[in-house]
Amino acid sequence: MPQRTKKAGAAKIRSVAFRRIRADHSSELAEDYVELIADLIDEKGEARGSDVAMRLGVANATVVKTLKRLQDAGLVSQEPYRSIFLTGEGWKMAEDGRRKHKIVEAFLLALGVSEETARIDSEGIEHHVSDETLRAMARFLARKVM
Amino acid sequence: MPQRTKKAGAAKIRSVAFRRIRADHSSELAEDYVELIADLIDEKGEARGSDVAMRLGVANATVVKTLKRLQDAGLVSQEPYRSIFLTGEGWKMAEDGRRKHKIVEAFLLALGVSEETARIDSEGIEHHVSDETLRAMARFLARKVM
DNA sequence: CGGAAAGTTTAGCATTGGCTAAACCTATTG
DNA sequence: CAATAGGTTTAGCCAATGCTAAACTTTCCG
Ligand SMILES: [Mn+2]
Ligand SMILES: [Mn+2]
Ligand SMILES: [Mn+2]
Ligand SMILES: [Mn+2]
Repeated sequence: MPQRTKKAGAAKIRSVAFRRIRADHSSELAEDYVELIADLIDEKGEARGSDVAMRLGVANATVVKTLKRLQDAGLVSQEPYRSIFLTGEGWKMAEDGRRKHKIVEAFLLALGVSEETARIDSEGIEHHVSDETLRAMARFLARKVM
Repeated sequence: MPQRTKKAGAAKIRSVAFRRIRADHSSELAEDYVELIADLIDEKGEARGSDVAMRLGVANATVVKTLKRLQDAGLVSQEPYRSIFLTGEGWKMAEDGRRKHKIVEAFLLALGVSEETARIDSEGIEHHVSDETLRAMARFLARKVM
């Protein structure tokens, strides 16, 4: 049954994109948390759970629960009632995220959208941009400058 | 305490982006389902749950459960053991999704990424692109053609 | 320094979106 | 036309991410 095999093969190839998206989603929240924590530490000297909750627009309790998962994942460390720290791995993820985020946001601005839209859209798009697309965006920015 | 009020206000403004992302995520799955169902109907004349499962790369049981939610949301209709139909609202969402998806994919190609990357990245990016950004992408494409 | 106010965590609940295994229909075929 | 093979649904589990209300610490002030 070559017909059937060919069809199943094509469907499997298509499913690659959706599998990637599901993987992206499972790392997305962690990326936003560590980036936000890094920003708070740089801006204010420390990151408190309630600041994170405020900026994300979620309840305090949600942040507490998520931080526990991130702690298990080795990205952050925290004592109860104390502020949040990033591990080495956490800092690395935050830096990578910031770099990517900046490129995507600058790219959208260069494309001609408003600052507000660039800020909002880049917050979601950043997590679904492959290295190849990121390079293409950086190339576009470089060309634009000339 | 004007200081404190100002800070809270700034944080709330920032939270807009994250709220938008959470909203995008909750509609994302529905958009992909109806678009996929529309494609299957156009390609093969009917959409079966198992085809949807195959293309998404998830188990059959997951599709059954999700279709129930989409039915409650008024997007699809289905009898047990029969193929899937889109409601009027479902077709509208599918058409809107296809239009948006095509623009994003064509845009990535025009930016210079490979076909495979354009296909994969656009599947995720499409759900986080505002109307304003979509218009900017369309403008870029139009300019590129000249 | 002892309480009260403010800030933080815990408890408990709901929804979404995955999975496997078992039960259930449909359709083919002998 | 009856048995069975194959496709579909149900049952029941799990993890992630959100919420509110209650309990618990810390901080600050009189
Ligand atoms: Mn980011
Ligand atoms: Mn983000
Ligand atoms: Mn799409
Ligand atoms: Mn998609």
